[in-house]
Amino acid sequence: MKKQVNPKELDVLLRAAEVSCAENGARLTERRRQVLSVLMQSSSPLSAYEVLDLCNLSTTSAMPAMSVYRILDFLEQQLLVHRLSSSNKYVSCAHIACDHKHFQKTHFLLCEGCSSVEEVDATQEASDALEQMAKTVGFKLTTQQFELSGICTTCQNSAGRRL
Amino acid sequence: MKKQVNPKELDVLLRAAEVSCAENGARLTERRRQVLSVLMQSSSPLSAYEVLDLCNLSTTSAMPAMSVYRILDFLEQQLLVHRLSSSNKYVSCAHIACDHKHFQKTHFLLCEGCSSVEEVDATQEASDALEQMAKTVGFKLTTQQFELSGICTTCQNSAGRRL
DNA sequence: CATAATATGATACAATGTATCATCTGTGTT
DNA sequence: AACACAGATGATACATTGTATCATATTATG
Repeated sequence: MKKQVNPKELDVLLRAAEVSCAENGARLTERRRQVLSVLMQSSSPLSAYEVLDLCNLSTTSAMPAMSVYRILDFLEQQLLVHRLSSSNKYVSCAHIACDHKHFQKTHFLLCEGCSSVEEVDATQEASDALEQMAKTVGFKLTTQQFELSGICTTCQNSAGRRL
Repeated sequence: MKKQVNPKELDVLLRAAEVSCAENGARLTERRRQVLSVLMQSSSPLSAYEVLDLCNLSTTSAMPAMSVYRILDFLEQQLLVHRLSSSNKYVSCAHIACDHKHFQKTHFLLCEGCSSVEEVDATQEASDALEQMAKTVGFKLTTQQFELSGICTTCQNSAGRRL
């Protein structure tokens, strides 16, 4: 499960993101940092308006909705956040502070119990099996991202009970 | 690729849908038939408002948006249409006229070229591989429906050219 | 400093989805 | 047939989500 970050970890992540942007000739501005920070501190995916509301809790100058959409697009391009198309929500990338480069296809496992997300690389077996299946009807797969629902370990162990 | 239906085939499908509803103690009313008919005649998924607009082309009495949403929910419950969460659009089920019962997990292959959809059963290999992958992080999969993007045969053969 | 490129603010609006209550329609019952 | 009931639809208003556009501010660069 995507774990909660403490202030120190958050700082490390944000610095890494800043460096990553710089490498692409882009800037991690204050607003962008604010949006990214909100996503990094959330254990579950957030909609654009959820991000907006959270941003506006911690600031004096209200951010317009337009900015959130623009910034989410930017962060997605920078591979700092991922958009989950099945729910139309956003999560921060799990590999910002490491040197991970998304060579493999990515699977997002979405917990139906607690809404947490787990970002994992596709196994070779899964990639092959899906590709093979598509091939039987003549499709050539292009998806690099898959979204699957399930129940995470924590929620399995607390079966029935509400967290 | 989901093929175009002619009026005769459409009629067969609609009758099968009617029977299917009756078996569940539900009715395929005129409005519901209208919505289902629109989806059956489309080779690509349609949004609720696209369905609405198409319905209102072929009728005198305009249908309210609310009805479309209600009817789409109904048809989905009856397993006559499927909702694609990645695009938030709807397709009619490929197995209305046959006795197929969705025992397997379903994969929807979405063509990025022509927007057509192919509905296929999951292979055992794909199901196993995905399940296994989820297991490595403690997830128990519940998804019964997967949505993958790719390029269909037709579009591969007309590579570059626009259809 | 001047200027161009980038980023953000602000306003208005478009598109999508829902809540609620009124009305209609079919079904069975007396 | 008259009635009552449940299911289905109509209609209105509204909430939410997303975009277009232009103005302003900020930053990099010569």
